[in-house]
Amino acid sequence: MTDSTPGRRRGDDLERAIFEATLEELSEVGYANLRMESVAARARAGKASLYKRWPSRAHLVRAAARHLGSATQTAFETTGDVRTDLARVAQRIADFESGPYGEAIRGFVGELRAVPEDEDEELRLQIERPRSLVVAKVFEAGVAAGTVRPEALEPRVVNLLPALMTHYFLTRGRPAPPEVTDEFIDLIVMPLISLD
Amino acid sequence: MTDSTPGRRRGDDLERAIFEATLEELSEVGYANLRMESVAARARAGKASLYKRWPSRAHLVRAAARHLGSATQTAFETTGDVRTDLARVAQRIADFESGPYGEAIRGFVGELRAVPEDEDEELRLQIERPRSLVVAKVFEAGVAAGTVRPEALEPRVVNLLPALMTHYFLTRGRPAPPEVTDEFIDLIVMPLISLD
DNA sequence: GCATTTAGTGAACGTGACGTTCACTATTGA
DNA sequence: TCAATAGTGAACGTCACGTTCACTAAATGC
Repeated sequence: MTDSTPGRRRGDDLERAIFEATLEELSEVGYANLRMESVAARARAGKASLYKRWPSRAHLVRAAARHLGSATQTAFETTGDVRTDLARVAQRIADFESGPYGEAIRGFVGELRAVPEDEDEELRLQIERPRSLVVAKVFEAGVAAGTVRPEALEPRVVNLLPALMTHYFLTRGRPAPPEVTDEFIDLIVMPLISLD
Repeated sequence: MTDSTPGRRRGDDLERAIFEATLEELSEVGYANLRMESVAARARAGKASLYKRWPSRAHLVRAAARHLGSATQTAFETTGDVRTDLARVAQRIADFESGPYGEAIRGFVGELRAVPEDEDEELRLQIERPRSLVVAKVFEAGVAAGTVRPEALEPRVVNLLPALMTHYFLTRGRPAPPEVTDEFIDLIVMPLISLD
């Protein structure tokens, strides 16, 4: 019955509360200024409960990002027009990046070292895979309709638009605005994948 | 007379020593673990001398990166073959990224917020411009030789290979290896820019 | 329904880096 | 030669880290 003032949460309940607090803090202060103490306070939890679960801020944020990722799987239906679909995909990526997920990615990138941990790779894939699947779906529809070259299904090509969006976000501090997105699509992706 | 044990350096001499210490620290421990105290100690300088010049680690690292950037302007001569030249450009970018410059970029990205400071934009341009110039040179030669479409000179297209290299570096923790670079070139850039 | 085990709380602690300050000293150049 | 300038090094208060511990609430077993 989802009590609004639970006496003392444990296990998954508590974990969820900590994740939510983490994501809110990420949105508000960003990764660089995220404090374990603030997260604990916000979740009305003890710091010890955080450190019992995750050894560091980086681990906590990765876990929170994974939590958010798995909780946010929305379906994507193609319209039949590749150009239109790509713009929608790009918009979806931009929306993600402007929330806590974007800050989580930024933090994750900032702490990556030459030898990434397995957990890093796992989170990277978790971010990349859904995006690739959606773009692949769009390209496949285009190939079937005879407007897209089959070579567009190469993973590097499928990842091209997401990579450009992410690169812009990381190096500019905010998601690519629509004008920029349009250039990615019209000057790069469409010319590359279109038949003729 | 460049004494090897200078009694007490001041001004630009000291500043250079601090930059070098900063870049060495960046290479060794990365941005996330860079300590102002370590930089000061390495440069045999007082912490106060650092804080007198730059208000924070982020500013110091940006300044050090700018220093390195302006000190590293090597000429690039085209070979006449676009594919070959692009591979050389990519290799050059990878080399840069595996040194202190790469760590500086990573730190810079990690601390970017929604409203970047002017200094951020300045450094971004400093990194981007030389790369773009080199790629543009290659493309211009190709256009002149009739092997490259004139549309390749669009800034977004010129920046494509550098962006893909940087994106890989940021999200994987190390510069793109040659196999990956080859895919960027052969699956994306060359098909996009080639005249038939 | 009571006792036991498990898990979370909250305060306290030592540590390390932050960014600042200050008395002192070396360098500069008037 | 001396005053002005600039750097040093130690000390300081502060903050967040990550850990510990006595205490208490919830879950589990009998």
